[in-house]
Amino acid sequence: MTDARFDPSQADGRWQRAWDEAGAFRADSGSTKPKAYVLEMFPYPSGRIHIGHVRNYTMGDVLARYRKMTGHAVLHPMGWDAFGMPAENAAIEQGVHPAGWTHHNIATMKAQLQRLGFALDWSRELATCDPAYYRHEQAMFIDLYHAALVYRRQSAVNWDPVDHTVLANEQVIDGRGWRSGALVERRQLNQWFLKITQFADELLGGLETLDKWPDKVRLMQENWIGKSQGLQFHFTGSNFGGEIEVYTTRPDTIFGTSFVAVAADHPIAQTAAASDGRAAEFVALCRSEGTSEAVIEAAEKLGHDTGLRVVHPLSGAQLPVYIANFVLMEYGTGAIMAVPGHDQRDFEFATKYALPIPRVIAETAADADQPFAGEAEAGDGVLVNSDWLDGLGVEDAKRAVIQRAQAEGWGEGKTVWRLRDWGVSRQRYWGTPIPFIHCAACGVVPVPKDQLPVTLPEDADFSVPGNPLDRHPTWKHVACPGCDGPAERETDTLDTFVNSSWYFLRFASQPADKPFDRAEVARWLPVDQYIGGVEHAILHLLYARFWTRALAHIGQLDLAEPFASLFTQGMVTHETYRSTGNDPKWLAPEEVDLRGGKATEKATGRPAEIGRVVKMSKSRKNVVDPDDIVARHGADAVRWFMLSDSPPERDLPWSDSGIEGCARFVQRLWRLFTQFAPGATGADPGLARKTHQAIAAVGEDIEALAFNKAVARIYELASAIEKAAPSADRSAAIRAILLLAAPMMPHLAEEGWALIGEQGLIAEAEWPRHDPALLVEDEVTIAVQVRGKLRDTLTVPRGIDRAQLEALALASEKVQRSLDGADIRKVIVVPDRLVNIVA
RNA sequence: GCGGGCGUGGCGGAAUGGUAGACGCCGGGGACUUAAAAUCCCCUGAGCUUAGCUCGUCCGGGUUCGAGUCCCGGCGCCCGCACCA
Repeated sequence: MTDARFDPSQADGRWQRAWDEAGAFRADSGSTKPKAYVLEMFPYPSGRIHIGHVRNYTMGDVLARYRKMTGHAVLHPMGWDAFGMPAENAAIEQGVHPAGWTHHNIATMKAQLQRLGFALDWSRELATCDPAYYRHEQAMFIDLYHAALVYRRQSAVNWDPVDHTVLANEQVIDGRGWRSGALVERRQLNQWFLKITQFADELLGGLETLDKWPDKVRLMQENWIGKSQGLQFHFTGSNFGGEIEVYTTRPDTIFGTSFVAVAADHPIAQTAAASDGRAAEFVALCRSEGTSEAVIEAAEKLGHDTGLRVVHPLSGAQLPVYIANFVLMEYGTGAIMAVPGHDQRDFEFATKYALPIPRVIAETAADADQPFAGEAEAGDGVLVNSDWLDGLGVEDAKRAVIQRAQAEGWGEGKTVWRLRDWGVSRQRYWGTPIPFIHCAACGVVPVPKDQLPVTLPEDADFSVPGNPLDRHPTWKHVACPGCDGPAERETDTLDTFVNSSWYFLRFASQPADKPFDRAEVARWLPVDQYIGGVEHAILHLLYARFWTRALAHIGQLDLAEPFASLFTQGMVTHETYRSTGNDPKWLAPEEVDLRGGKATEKATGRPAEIGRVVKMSKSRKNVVDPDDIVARHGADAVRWFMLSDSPPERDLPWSDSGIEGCARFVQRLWRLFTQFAPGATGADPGLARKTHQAIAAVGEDIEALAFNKAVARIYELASAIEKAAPSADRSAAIRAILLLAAPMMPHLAEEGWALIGEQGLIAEAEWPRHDPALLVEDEVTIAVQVRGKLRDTLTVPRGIDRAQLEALALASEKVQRSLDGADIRKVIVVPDRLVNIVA
């Protein structure tokens, strides 16, 4: 007799060692098999693996293992997005060095991943904070500089005037610095930029080739890039010398302009502020909103009348010039023609400051004097109150205005992108040093390639806020590579998104002298399946696409798109619990007793409130640690839970009862395996049919990443096998279910594979084949409806003809009762599906 | 504010425009057991005058023989917004 129970506490580690010793998941570059590059977004080493990581990596793992079983050479690597703010915060708060903190976390998290039995090629592991990694990033950055894809300019940052430090948007809470509490200011700094806008058209066009990306992500990227056709033109000052250049996507509404508005950072606003105290106050107010677009655009519309007046280029009207807090300096020209009747923001602003709201678009010409119903009308219509444009449609009017502006020389049609160049400067320590040197004589000079990497000094001081590189006593003082005179290193480091913009290339090969081997990139790239959270739908994915195209542009790569197929998975959520009483506090799951459908606080015995199911976060204490649950239930139960129930693109609520159910199923399968009878004889055609249907369906479901459906299929097959009497088909079914479950529950499957006497690892076994002839049922159930409502069902042979089906349906007693003698007007027959009798 | 998504039993969800609720969890009943655990079997959308009927996929309209699915208009929740990763 064999063991009655499967014991993951000894089996998991044993099989993990067996895979390791066999090198089962080493990617083989020399293989002639078709390649499959499966990649999950690499984690930031924040401390411990989060259950959300487990979900992400389990999905990728199932696909990687499935691809291996279906005869692919698989590349499934893992690494660490190891630069970032949390390490620096730990240094400030706990007095540890960011490097030590990060490496400690990596060791912890790697061990956690290994306990989950992921089929990863650890020989290709990388960490972006390793100079062996970032030296190549520095070299590529210099190459992009030489290709004029890198430049410096002034750009706004959040400035904390008390701590004298730059803050991330995340560190600005209600307009104040998170540590100092001081009101944040928007301040201009000279910063490094990557010229992503040069590729705007390509990045937009490339989306059309990404047919295996979710439509929603392509749409989000398209909107982010934001190509628009419009008119750029200038207003001439009437009480001041000069012009104000504006851009509009709605030149058709030009006669509806009732004022001109400029951003607080616009030169006009600066000039006004210099001579007018009230204007200066207003500009300061705008700047206190920080740099976050979400905050700026959601704020109440406010403005300040500069007293400046401009002339409308067509009507000749005098228009006031306002400084407005909702105009963005970064988009267009930083100044707008405001048409309150047909733009909601302008409408709110005009209402507040009692400015005219002319109508220039109406449903018909007769509606020219129709009042507005409390909001702007952005829809289609015909031009009214617009002089020579009256009667034209919107698109015709746009063309007409652009044509006239060009003819008269006061403006021109222009394509404008919402996409802005990528600011990569960070005034922080824990990042890739930007490899440039500032020399008073030679200007900005790249560090010679043979002096790379520019490494971070280890003796950094984190005891005061600000950039430790900038105030380091010696690090930044170097000789100029050009003139050998005294010079200073750039002290900004690169945005961590730069690190993650090429790691997928480095996984394909890791030469010491260059970022990647071109032949290996050609062998493995593009990534066949990329999996990660939707939160990366825009920035990371767009930056990685850009970096790839930029490298292709300078001739280092022959690849247009890095990720052929993308999947964005949902989060793992959990119920929240709060104590009751005067001072309610969040309670961790283990502090709450959930028996009897009610929550009780263990410590006090008082009832606890069960809150909403939300994303796991430390602040709400609704986190579960993967290690605890792996220790309790084994890796396979946890993996199975991650795949069950919720569709992978949606959120998955964690529950203790759910994981217990998964652990029960692990044992249920194990009991099935113990019933494998190699010598069993006799056929069971019904079970054979179900087995082959399951083989086909599970394969399709895994390929579609519909893991929850694959899981349901395996449950169904397990039930069918349990109910069946011993036979050759039953033993074949047990062998099949072992293989079907292998990508999802690999430890259990290996143990079962050995148990039924198979040789070798199931991880290296072949995926079962299905017999197409067995997929089709020979009997079908027909729904019989009367007036679209189900009245009866019929079981008939497949392929029965329409007339016969109709006769059978009409013969039904239930149908006759429902018809109650009514005249039949029409009968709809869908062969092998349904009959609908319309009376 | 702008952009994107989602909404089906007590819960997670399934369903090429064609039998709504597969599969799992919770709950209820039973078997086995001295007992418990484990396991197995059955029931489980709501209501009603319960052989059956009516209602039911966020709300309101529409298209269709037929709508969870398609169209229009709402409501609610979630994600992103360029220095969180």
